[in-house]
Amino acid sequence: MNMQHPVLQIPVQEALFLKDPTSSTVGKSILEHGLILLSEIGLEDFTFKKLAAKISSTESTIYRYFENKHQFLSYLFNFYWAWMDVNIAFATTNIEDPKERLRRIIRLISTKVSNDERTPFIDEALLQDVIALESSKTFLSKKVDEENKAGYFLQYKKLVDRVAKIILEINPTYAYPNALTSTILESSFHQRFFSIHLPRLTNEMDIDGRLEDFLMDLCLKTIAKNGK
Amino acid sequence: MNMQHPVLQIPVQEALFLKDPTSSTVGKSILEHGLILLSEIGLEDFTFKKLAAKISSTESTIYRYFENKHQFLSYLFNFYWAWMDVNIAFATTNIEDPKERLRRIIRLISTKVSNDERTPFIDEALLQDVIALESSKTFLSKKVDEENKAGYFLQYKKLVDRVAKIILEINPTYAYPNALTSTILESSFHQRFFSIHLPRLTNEMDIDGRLEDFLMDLCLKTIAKNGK
DNA sequence: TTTTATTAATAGTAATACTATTATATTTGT
DNA sequence: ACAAATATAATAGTATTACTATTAATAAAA
Repeated sequence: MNMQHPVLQIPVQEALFLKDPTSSTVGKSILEHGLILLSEIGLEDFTFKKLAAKISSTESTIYRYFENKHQFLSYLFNFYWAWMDVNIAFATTNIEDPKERLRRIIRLISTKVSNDERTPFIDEALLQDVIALESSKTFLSKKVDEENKAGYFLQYKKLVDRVAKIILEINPTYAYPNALTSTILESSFHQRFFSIHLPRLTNEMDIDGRLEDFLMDLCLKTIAKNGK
Repeated sequence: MNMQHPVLQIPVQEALFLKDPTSSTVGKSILEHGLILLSEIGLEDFTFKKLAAKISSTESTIYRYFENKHQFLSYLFNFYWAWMDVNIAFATTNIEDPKERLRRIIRLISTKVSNDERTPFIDEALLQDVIALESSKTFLSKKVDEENKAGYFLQYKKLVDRVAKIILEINPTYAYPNALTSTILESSFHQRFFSIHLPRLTNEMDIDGRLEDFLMDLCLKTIAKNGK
């Protein structure tokens, strides 16, 4: 094994698995190839049976790690935001100006990521694509309250709080920092998706820097102090 | 039958059904009780078998009207936006000021609707709840290109274009009118949902007028001419 | 080394998402 | 008015999905 890169451990809530997939070889294989399969065929067509075939294992083995595919998706959802949180923390430490911190965060969420070599078995480039397409499905369900209570969305809520606080640093009187943050995060995924598949719903976000510009402009103007 | 109200015919693309559900009694029953069932149990648990039992009919009868539940949802999605389009047209005709037209549109999309008596078998209050929860699922799928080609999203795209044009009237130099519009439309659903189920992701949008204020403020500041 | 615990494979089941076939109305031409 | 054609619905299926219970194999602890 190549040990040039330090390993980055991303902690994921216990509520999001039955058995920790990072604790065994099959578990890691489920994560790695589950992500690949998900990116290939999408959540609707994704089944544990197909994944089992891909990793030469059985359905019941996968069921020992995850209750169902929804929990598997939620695991990846949390992994993504936990990983993003690490990146954001790194990109914003020692930066005094809150506007600059916000700018860096928006850059991070609006730029295509590439695989982080420090996380084995998870390809972040694939993960970003999967989350962009599927993340809304994690919370848009009748089970949202139950899952929220179990901690399914902790990581996402944490991040929204973090960004909202920066917004309040820039303008302590702005009334909707959390709403603005979640709007921007959701929009970053959807606009990119629209740009590829439903271009009439957006304005060319495929070109480098345009999505960042759209979101940054939206955000800064909205929280500017010089009122309506 | 009570004939006090004129009937409002909402046209829905032929691509969105196999047989026009408004053309028969069972068809109308499928629409009416399908919407109710969907609002009760959500798309994941919704099956044609359960709906058939509810309307004392059979699965295969429903399959004669809709290919699958996804197409049924898309039918409702289109119905909702077509209905909203009628309301928007009505609310904005003869209004000179584009800012006032935009304000009225944002009011419409951010206010809880009540049942429109002019549309039989569709309860708009229920429909709005269902669309808020499920609408993202209509386009966030691997089949989006195929469905887009078939015309699944025409009504939504039409509406986004309409609002984008108003934004350009207010500020012809704003670069992202379509992106801003779709961001606001998506956000109006999600913020309301967050307010009820994931309050940390928003800021109290349940109170009357707050969602409207958030979106209106966001929109007007973003497109204001007096630059960044 | 035997017992205990952990883990995976086999073999199921109930429900889901459909489809093909048959039966029953309804419409239409003569 | 009546047979022929057509439209519509009900019955009865099948393949797949989403699981679960049981058994077998392996590893760890006493």
